[in-house]
Amino acid sequence: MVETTRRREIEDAASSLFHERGYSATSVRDIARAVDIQGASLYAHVASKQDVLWSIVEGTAARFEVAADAVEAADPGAIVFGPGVHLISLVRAHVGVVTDDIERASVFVHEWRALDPERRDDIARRRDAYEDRFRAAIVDGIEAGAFEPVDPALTAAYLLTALNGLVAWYRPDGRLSARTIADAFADLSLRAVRAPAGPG
Amino acid sequence: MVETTRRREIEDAASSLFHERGYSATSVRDIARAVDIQGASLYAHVASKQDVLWSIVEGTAARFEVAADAVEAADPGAIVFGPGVHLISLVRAHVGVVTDDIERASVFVHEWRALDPERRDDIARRRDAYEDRFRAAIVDGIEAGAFEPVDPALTAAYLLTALNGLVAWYRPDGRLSARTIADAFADLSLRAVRAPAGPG
DNA sequence: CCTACCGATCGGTAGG
DNA sequence: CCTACCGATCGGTAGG
Repeated sequence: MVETTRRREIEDAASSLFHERGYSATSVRDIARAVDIQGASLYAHVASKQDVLWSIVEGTAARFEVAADAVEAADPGAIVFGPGVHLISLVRAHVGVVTDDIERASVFVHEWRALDPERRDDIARRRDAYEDRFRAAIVDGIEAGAFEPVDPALTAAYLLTALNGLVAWYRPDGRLSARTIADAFADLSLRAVRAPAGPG
Repeated sequence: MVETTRRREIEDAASSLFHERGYSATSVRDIARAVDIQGASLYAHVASKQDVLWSIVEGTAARFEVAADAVEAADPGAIVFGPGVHLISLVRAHVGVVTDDIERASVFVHEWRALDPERRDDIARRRDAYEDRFRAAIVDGIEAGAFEPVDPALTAAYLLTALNGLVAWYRPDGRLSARTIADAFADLSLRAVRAPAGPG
């Protein structure tokens, strides 16, 4: 299906432009130019500029959810190795989704506010549900005595924005590999909440 | 000077709108409407829309710098109480500037990319110099054996974006006071880098 | 601070 | 996927 390829190209170009200048500052003609067609011709492939943004944001939201689902499916780890492992797995999964496609991740993080009200609400709810997985991991850790008695909501927000900050500086060909960053972010995040080892 | 008051009103209104919808999605007419004048009348007070953005971003950059300067002026603390105290002071100063005026802080964090090239470069340099204070505090801590041997650049980026994430959810009348948040962020940030206490 | 107005550009449609 | 075109809105200026 040729349509699918073209559509993909358009979303790639749009992701790149939205990442660089933002949704509002990117015109339909800018996107068209990037895929070498006339501005009006874009509408043979997409319903609207909003439609393109939605595809990018929704697809990325789904990727975050799938990655976190996979962590939860490997849940036994949390029981055998403790809540710290669960939080670390969530952190690694999140970093993986971001480094896997920073442009789309960046658009997801920064441009979801440009969505029209209903879609925006949909994403807001899903972000909250996603953040809730982090809150739950933190609560589990506290109850197990493995974590400091931090405020779960504040701490989840702190950690998630630290992870999301990656979209501002990660480059696939940069000094630090995705793996190195995932390791470092996991260490920083776990230490931020972990209680000192008790006696014995 | 009446001009100064009106100018202030315009910048307040613009900060609020840029914070909510972003610079590109805010029109000159939107700003004018918020201060109850005609769109074109705005130009009796400001040179351009860019000019308003620049005032907000530059003023906020200066507030961050002044706050960090004050921390450095109280430098003896770092010598007497150790590098951990210095990092904590930087974190507290940063959180203070953000909570003091989230709208402007939010515009600083998110909209500096909308600046024209020269001004954008100016802010990029100043952000880097500011981040360098965090990197230096981390390096000092590592050298003193008080911190884990983390990557200073990656860690400074991690911590600063965690702090900046505050602009997305802080509300002056919210559940958590600025003081509570500063305490919690200082604890999380210090634990993220601190080495476990050695024997003795 | 207003009215009147400018050229440029916006997202999108019609009709092929 | 193109040409031709739409009404709306953009940032900004002129002249008072």
